[in-house]
Amino acid sequence: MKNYDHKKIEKKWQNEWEKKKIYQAKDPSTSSGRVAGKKFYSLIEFPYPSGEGLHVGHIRSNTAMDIISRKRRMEGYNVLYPIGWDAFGLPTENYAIKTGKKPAIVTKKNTDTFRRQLKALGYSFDWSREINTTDPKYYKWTQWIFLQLFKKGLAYKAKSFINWCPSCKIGLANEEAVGGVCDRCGSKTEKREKKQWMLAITKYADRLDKDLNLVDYPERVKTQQRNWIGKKNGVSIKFDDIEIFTTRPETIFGATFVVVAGEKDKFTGRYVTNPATKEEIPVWEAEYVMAEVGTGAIMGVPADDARDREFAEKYNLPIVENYKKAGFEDFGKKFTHFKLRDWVFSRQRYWGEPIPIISCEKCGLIPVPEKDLPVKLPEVKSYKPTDSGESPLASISKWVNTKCPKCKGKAKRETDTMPNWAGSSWYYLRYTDPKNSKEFASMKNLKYWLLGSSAPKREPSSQEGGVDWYNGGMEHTTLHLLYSRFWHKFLYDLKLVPTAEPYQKRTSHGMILGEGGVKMSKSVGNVVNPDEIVKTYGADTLRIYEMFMGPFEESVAWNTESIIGSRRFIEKVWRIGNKFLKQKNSSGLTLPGVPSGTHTVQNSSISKILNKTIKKVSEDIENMHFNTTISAMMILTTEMEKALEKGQTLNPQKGLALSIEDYKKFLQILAPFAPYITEELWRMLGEKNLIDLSSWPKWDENLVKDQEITIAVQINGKVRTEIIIQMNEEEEEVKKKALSDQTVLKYLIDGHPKKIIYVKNKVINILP
RNA sequence: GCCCAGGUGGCGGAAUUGGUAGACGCGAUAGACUCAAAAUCUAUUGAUGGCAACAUCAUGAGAGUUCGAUUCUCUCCCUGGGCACCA
Repeated sequence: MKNYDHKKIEKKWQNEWEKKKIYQAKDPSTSSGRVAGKKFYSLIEFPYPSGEGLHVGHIRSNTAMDIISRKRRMEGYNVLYPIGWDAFGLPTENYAIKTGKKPAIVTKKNTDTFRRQLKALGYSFDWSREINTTDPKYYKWTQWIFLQLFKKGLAYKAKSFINWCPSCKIGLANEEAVGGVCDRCGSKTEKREKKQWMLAITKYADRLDKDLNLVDYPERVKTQQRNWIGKKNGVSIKFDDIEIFTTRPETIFGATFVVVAGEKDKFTGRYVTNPATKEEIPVWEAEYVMAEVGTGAIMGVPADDARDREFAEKYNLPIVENYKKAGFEDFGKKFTHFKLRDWVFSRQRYWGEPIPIISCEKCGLIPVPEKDLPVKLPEVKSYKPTDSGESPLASISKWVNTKCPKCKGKAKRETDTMPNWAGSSWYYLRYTDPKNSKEFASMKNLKYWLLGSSAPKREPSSQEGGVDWYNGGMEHTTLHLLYSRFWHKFLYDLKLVPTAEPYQKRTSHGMILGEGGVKMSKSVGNVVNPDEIVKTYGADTLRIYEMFMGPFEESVAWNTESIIGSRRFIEKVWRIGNKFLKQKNSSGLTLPGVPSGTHTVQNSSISKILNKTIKKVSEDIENMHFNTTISAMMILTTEMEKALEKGQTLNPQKGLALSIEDYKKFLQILAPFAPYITEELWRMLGEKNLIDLSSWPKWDENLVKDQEITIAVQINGKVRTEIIIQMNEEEEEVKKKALSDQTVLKYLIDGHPKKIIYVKNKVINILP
């Protein structure tokens, strides 16, 4: 038996798919604004094209969504499964600093590698819509959206303390400097005062919190976003000129002191009046009260709050028990505190979108006119940022010095660039209309892809919709996912997008760890190169392996030794297909020549297992239970091969154990997982069209149900034997069967059990 | 400290409206084929005892509810992730 030659076959079908363009999504036509059939927009987080090439973690997410996309196509959907590059960012720039190579050239090289690797894996991306955030035609619109934010006052420059990383020489967003540590390099960050561009995401805090009710996200994602936004309902109360914030205003009669934010614990020497008790109480400063939370001041209720009590005991402040309870708003007014801060949006770096603002001494900050967009990144000699905290762009005086668009006087360009989160905040919109030069995407296409197949009828005010299914990493929950929701809502308010939320359904894959369960990293040297796996085992094997290795949403350790199991499965599928061919040749039968749908075929044991498997695969894919799906298909192949061994294949008179029709149905449900081998076998068995263009098989409910079933017989709750019964057999009959069983008789003392519990079609428990 | 997700063989993991724990895969052991190896196939593979039939124990620990608990309740331990003098 010739082994499966994955190299030859994979190349062949890659070419064929590319030639036939079968994965290109159809936009609504100009005339009707409609495309026949239902649409489906599936999305993965577009990769950052790093110099290391594709990571096995990318493959996990991409393969999962590829399986779903391929299944949807076979179910008759017009599927959009796009790909692009989130190519601005620090690693490329650092590489440029080290080697002097232009970031654009490095990016080109890296995207070429990624593209080759992704194509090798057989993903059904619509490559005609490929986008790149560093392409001026793309970032023109990133800048354009920024200008809209600026015009609405949501982008502003403010002097503020920022998280400064002394190693990267860059200001970081709060989200990137959690715990005072730089997200990128792990260095301790410093607080530096600097004028920064900020985006007023806090203006959307309440809606970002509330609208989580509109979307289908995993609970852990929603919880994490809610915690990050940190909405807290309370009351602000004036103690003379000091306004305090509390979530427990009913305890105000117990307040015996006030604490305002400070560096060290100390009495300020002043007293204020408690509006409830009318008593004079002391004002303290303390570290444990933070300026940025609430109003930066609290009332101390030592009788009710453990931390206040500790403070009171330490400084001998009075503690009253048994005080009167107040109503919620008796002494103050409702005040909602959000933990979320505005988004620090500028970076002192080269490799990012220039911020399209011109600073004029007379006119102030003036937006670059839209007709002058994009503001292109100029060529620069050195990519190194300076210690003074200025972007390398600041050194190009020819570029920096310009005319004020308003007064035509001397003016300077903004030299800070945008963070890498900018381009990714709206990229899913661009995919719907990637070549549009007049707008970031046409409303017609946005409506079609975001609202659904009946969309053209609906008004843009409709709130429902978004990308149908978006899979990505948990690490983006409080970054990209939150940022893009904010941008989307802003565009929604401008009536530029048709939905209130960007993504209808979000799922998250678990991380792939290195062997032994440690994180994969270059320094540990445990990074797996997908190219080598594809070369040795083939793309189908790698896809199957990554889907089989564990539950999709949980992290799992890589194990090269285990890949062979997935390869063996592929080989088995290949062997079975080749046995059909052999029999075809020796028997002279033409394929497909076996009468399908005959009684014998329908009732064979393989048909039963097949129909059960179709059902399981169809349902489990929707829940992303890929591991159990593959397990079921493995069992089916083992059974099919056994049936073939018995030599009953192609003789209809003898009652078919495995018909070629059944085998083809199996190929169809395997196709989304292993597109190459199934395409090849499909063609070999006489099909003229591509397997991807065939219809997803349906299961026969009658064949899924068993007539005879085996149930466990327990004595005192312990399984002692099992009996075969008819499905839904009468309880009395089952009891009779169980009580006449040899093993059961052994346990019965006098033949009269105390009690019998029968759970229909499942178990019978006898208490002797 | 708080919130979320977990803890099952040598390993990755199946199984939950409470109903045969360990599916499927890896690894391991033995055998078939082969000059040999690889590949493939077959059998065995949670632990203990037994030639065997079989029995006992076993899903982080301990208790509870139940005819019956990996699944439900309580207490505790551990791992991963998130938040944190948060008023």
